Amino acid sequence: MTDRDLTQADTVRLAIEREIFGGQLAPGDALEEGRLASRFGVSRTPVREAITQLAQAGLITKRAHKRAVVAQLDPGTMLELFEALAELEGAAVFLSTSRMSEAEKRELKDIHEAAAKNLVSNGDPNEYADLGFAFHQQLVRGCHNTALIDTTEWLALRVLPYRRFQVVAPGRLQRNQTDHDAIISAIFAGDAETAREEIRRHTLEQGDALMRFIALNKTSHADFHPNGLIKEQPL
Amino acid sequence: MTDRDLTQADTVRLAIEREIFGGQLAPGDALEEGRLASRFGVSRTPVREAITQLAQAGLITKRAHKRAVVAQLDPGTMLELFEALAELEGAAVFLSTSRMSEAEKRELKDIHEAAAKNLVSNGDPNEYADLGFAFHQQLVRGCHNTALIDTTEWLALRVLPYRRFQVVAPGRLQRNQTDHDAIISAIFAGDAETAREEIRRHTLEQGDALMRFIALNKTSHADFHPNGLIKEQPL
DNA sequence: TTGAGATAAAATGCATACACTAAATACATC
DNA sequence: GATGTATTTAGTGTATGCATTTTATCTCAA
Repeated sequence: MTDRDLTQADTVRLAIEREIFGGQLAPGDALEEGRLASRFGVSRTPVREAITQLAQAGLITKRAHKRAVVAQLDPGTMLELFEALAELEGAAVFLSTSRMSEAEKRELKDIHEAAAKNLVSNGDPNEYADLGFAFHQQLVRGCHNTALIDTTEWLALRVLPYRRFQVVAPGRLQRNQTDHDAIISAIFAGDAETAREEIRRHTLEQGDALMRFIALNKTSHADFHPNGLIKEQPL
Repeated sequence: MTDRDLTQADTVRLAIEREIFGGQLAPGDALEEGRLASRFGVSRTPVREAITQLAQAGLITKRAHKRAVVAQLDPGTMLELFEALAELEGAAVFLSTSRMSEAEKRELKDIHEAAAKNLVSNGDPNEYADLGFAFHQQLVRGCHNTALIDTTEWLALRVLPYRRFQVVAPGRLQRNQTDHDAIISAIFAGDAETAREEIRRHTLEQGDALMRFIALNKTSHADFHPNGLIKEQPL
């Protein structure tokens, strides 16, 4: 099989996912089965299957006889998500502290230092954002518990469509870097409890900033969509 | 609408879920679309949709062109699941300690005392199991964070099909009750950190016991299925 | 008997057709 | 002109049919 047994439903699902994460599909946008079907050159059946999967994953919402829409998070829900994410990352990091291999720790440090270099040289903000994402990922995956990793990353995915609306609050990036610094220190010192607390607070603050920004910057949903709004994505 | 807008796919999904949790469908059992369709008196389409949803929820596994089977957890995965669950419950309880209302705390205590009464009077083990489940649920829901609650209960669901294989190890129930005691004490004392540690250890031990039992008692999967094996379900 | 290969049976993935629901539009009434 | 009610239109939910893949059965040689 050349296409690695990817079913058409899978293909469609992946495509929609990409569009959601890429911003072509913004929270609140409607997904109409017929249009998607013709756009992807398949029938409605695999499209429906893809939608079902995405709905189950929480990326879109669907109610009987009503069309699916890209999941839209009100500030309260978003706050809850970030709080839960903070707890999960905290739990993962707690375990990671004692479980990461030396190689993994070194990799983590490398990512962190690359981010620092980017920061002082005023480099590409997108690259910094990617490094931030990699940092969190490396941190979580260090716990070596697939169930916990998957659960955490699954939650992180749900807020991903909103990361593109992140603000460039003054000093935010510097603060971000300082937080990461503290986390790394705790991990290298083997202080699991401190590491947990640091990342917990760190992720909570991120959510707070993002939520506040969104709550402020959208009077109507129209103002919320445009891709032009993208500034950067510090994580 | 008399049926509350339950689509047929929903009905089928709920039915299959019930059968999985009830034990009529054991881990490893195959789900054949055609049979299910005729059993429920619908076409294969809604059955497929139900299967897709259940697969996404992790309750069944599905690969392209191969039939769906009720999710089967090897000991390693099960251990990971319980470890993750322990962390999540820990995180939830950490928050619950400061967030539960007086009414919620009282309700928690009531459940706990009902369980104690059942225990000393050698009551119905199934009732004790239900009370144990309710205890954990009350504990987790006390954190008032929907995202965290849903995530935790979603993980708990994945091991639920295995709870029926729980052993009656000597002293296990008594130990269970003692653990719950410690958790309640910590919560009423407002000691979030201790509460977290107590439930973490408690859930980990549960998983350990269950995993060890399963690893020991199945030489082949055939020995693993039969419903006659059910002893009780202390949680 | 056992195993490999070929053949037949069954089951899945997808497309199409149609019934029914929800919304949008047109229309009538106040 | 606004408001409430038909009528039309668009869209979802489900059944059915067919092509492709998987799985089971059969055959034959070692």
